[in-house]
Amino acid sequence: MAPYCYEYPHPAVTTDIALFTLRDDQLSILLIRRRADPFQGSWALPGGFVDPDECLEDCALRELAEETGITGVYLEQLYTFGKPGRDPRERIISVAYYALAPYEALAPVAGSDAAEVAWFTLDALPALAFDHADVIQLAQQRLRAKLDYSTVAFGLVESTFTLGELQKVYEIIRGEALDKRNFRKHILSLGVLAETGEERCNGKHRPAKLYRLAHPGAVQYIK
Amino acid sequence: MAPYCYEYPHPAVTTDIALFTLRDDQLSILLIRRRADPFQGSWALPGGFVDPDECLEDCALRELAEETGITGVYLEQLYTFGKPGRDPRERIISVAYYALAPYEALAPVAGSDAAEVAWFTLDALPALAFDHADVIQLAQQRLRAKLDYSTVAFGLVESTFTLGELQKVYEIIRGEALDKRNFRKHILSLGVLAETGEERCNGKHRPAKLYRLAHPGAVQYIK
DNA sequence: ACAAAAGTGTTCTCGATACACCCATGC
DNA sequence: GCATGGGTGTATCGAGAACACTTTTGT
Repeated sequence: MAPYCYEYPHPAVTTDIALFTLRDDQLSILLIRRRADPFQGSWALPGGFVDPDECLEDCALRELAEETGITGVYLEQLYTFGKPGRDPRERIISVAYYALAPYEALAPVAGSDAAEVAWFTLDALPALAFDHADVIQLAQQRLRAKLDYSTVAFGLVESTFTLGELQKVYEIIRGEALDKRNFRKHILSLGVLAETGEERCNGKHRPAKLYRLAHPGAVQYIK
Repeated sequence: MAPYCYEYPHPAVTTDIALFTLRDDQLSILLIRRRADPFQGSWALPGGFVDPDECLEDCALRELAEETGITGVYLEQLYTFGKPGRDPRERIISVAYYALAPYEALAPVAGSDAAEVAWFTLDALPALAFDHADVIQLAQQRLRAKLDYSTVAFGLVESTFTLGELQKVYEIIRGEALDKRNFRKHILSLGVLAETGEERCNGKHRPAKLYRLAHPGAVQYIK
């Protein structure tokens, strides 16, 4: 019944994922309601135990898929939380990741360990299991900081997007309105965007040019 | 003989520490020569297994002290490495830290698992055990990046220092000479320094004013 | 006296900011 | 025709970069 034995005590290792998206002009995070103890019935970040032959990032992606059905997000390691006592069962060290995806691409469904899955805005979080409130706070700080010197923001828009949509991302994460002309001048001067040649009409107004990343793939450092 | 048993496989968790200092106008890192297998006789970062009731940061400080005799460094979590197979014995997940200290404060002595302790400059590293070369490279990148937007650099000078010494730190990590007047203007404009009122004479030339951090303690974000 | 680092201001350039109007579409 | 977001240029300000000489000490 307990066949995995070691000469020295081993902690358990999990990954937890803070998946952010923009929904209704608000930065939101995906939480699951725990089906099992500890913290049964509490809201928590998706996550779970690392398999023996799986790297940490794969574990994060797998747990996110298993518990919420979501795949194809941008994922980045955030911090490792390992204070003794953060889990009442045993010593658990959690490698936290944060993830980004455009809301339209997501259709979360509760799976396996999750009794329920839901989006929460960051100013209206429920009581959270474990130290997940700390994880979310750190993730939000990191996201805000990286806006200024990387292309993380593009993780929150679809693969083609208008400058208006992109500006919205910056405004919401920074929590302040930006000047449209200055924003466009700045973002275009980075040289990471390319026009697709297409347009998109988002409402009863003039259609907007669509852009894409000139070199899609990894998040780049800018400036 | 193997009394620690679990229902599911548990990886081992270690911390590894990349301790940087400035020595001879070169950025150097402290390595130990491994006394035991695996990689017996190879150079490696100091580090070791997390104790059951110890937080990760305490583990890093303890391992550094046990293996090198060094205490009192600035320490910051870097990244967690967890690819299966990175240790030939068993699955080991390593939480890597980087540390900074002024060279004068350090007198490393080989202890416990270390057959030898030595400083290496970053452009003349020996073959390294495990994936420690990756850890060092990442640590160096992080250090360079944080120079620009934080007060990490102060971790490499003593608690009182001259502007010339501080400039040296920036120059060596950035790998380029800086203009003295611009550097002083910039660093003083940050408002994080205070004059001690004392002077220090480092050679056959005019003595330099000594400064200290106005609010010592945590590394601050600047700019 | 001379070698060596400390200390000190001004000019220029470029990126960041502030700011207002016409355009294309849906209703 | 009117409401809505898309799209555009110019003037100002401030931070960063370039640049050279005097001061103080040890030998």
